Amino acid sequence: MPVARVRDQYHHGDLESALIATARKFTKRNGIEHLSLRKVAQEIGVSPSAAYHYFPDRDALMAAVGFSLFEELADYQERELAKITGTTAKAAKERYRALGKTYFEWAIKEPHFFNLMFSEHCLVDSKSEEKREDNRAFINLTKCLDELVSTGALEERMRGHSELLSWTVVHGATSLIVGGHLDPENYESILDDLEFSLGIRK
Amino acid sequence: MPVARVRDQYHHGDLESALIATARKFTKRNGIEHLSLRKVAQEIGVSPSAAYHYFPDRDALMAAVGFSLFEELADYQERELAKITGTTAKAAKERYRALGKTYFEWAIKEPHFFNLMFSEHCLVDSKSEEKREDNRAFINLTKCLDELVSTGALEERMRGHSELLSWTVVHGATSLIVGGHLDPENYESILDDLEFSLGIRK
DNA sequence: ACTACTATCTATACATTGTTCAGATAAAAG
DNA sequence: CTTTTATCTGAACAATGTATAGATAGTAGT
Repeated sequence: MPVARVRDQYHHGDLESALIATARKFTKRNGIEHLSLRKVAQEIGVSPSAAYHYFPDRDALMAAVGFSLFEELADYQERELAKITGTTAKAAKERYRALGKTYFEWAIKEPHFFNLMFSEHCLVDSKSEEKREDNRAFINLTKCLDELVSTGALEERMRGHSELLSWTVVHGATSLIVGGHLDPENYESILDDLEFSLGIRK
Repeated sequence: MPVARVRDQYHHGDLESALIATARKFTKRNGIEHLSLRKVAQEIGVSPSAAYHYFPDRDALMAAVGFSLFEELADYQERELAKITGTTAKAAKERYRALGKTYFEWAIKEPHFFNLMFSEHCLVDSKSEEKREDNRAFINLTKCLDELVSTGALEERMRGHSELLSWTVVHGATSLIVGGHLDPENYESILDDLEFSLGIRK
C-alpha cells in the first residue's frame, strides 16, 4: 500500500511546528498514550526518522506538545478575563471567578490536553525557568487578588493566604473531576467554599 | 538466548496477583509509561499471552495496579492516623494535619504511583461505585472534620465548606508539587493557609 | 481409577512501534 | 559553479501488544 504524501517538496519548511501541531491533533482525539511518532510523520508526509532531527525521542515531542498547551490555556484565560472590565469590587470578584472557571472549562473541554500537561511527560524540576515565576496563569491570579484587596472585596490579612490556596483548589478540583474522582457538579460550590472561607462575600 | 524460568509448575497458582504485584514493582521504578507486559510476564516466568487470561489488554493491567494503590494509600493514611490518639481539640487538629501530610508524603515517596493513580489509565466514570462514597480517604476526612467541630476546633458554620475544600487543596498541592509546578517547601504553608481560612487556629 | 471437561498456560505468528544509521537531496555560502 | 551544511529518506533492528491454535494440568463425574 503506497503511503499518501501530502507534501511535494523534499524540505518541509517548518517541520518542527508541524510535528507539534499534528501531535497535538492526535492527542486531542486519543490522548497522549496512544500517540504514534510514525503516524504523526505519516500524516505530515514525512519519514519517521525526520522527527529525530528536532526531537531526541518520542517523549521530547510529547513534552513539547504539553508545554505549548500551558501557553494555550493562559491565552484562553486572558481572553476570557479581558471580557470582564471595570475597577469595582464586583468586577474584581467576577474576574477572580473567571480565573477558576476558565481553568476548569478548558480542562473539561480537552481532558486529554489537561492530562498530558500534568503527566510525567511534562515534568518540570521546579527550580528551572518553566516555574511559577513565568507562569502567566499565576501572574494573572496575583494581579486579580491585588484587585480584590484594593477594592475591599478581600481583607488584607487574607491576602497572603489566598494565593497558593486559590491555585491549589482550582487545580485540585479540576484534576479530581477530570479524573472522574469527583462529580463535575461540585465544582461551582467548591469555588463558593473557597470564596466563603477567604471572606469574599457575594 | 534461553529465557530464565523462575517457576517450575505449569500452573502458577495466583497469576493475577503476581501480574499486578510485578507490574507494581516495575511502575515504582520506571513509571507506568515504560511498563512492558512482556517483561512483567518474563519476570514471573510465564509466557506473554498468559496475562490475557486475566486482563483484556495492557491498559487493564495498568488500571488494576492503579486502583490497588488507592487501597495502599488509604492503608498508610489509616496507620498514621491511628498513631494519634485522644479526643481533645488538639488531637483532632493533629489528625486533620496528618490527613494532609500523609497524602503528600506518600505521593512524594512514590511519585510514579501517584502519577499512575491520577493518569488516564485510572479513569473512573464518577457515577460508578469506585467513587467518593466508598473512598476511604474521604471517609476519614469526613470523620476528622466532625471531630474538629465537636471539639470546638472548627466552627459549625464552616463545616459544610471544609470537606471538598480540604480534599481539593491537599490533592491539588500534592499534584502540583509532584509535577514540579510548585516547590515542595510550600506544602506546609498551604496547609497553614487552609486551616487559617477555615478558622482553625493553632 | 478412568474419563470427560474446563481452566490455565505455551508457542508461534503478525503488525506496529521507537530508534539508528548510512546515504540522498536540497538549500546556502563561497 | 563548487563546496558545505541542513534536512530528509530508506532500510534495518529489536521490542512491543496482541491474536490464535494447541498443549497441559487440575477437577468432577462415574
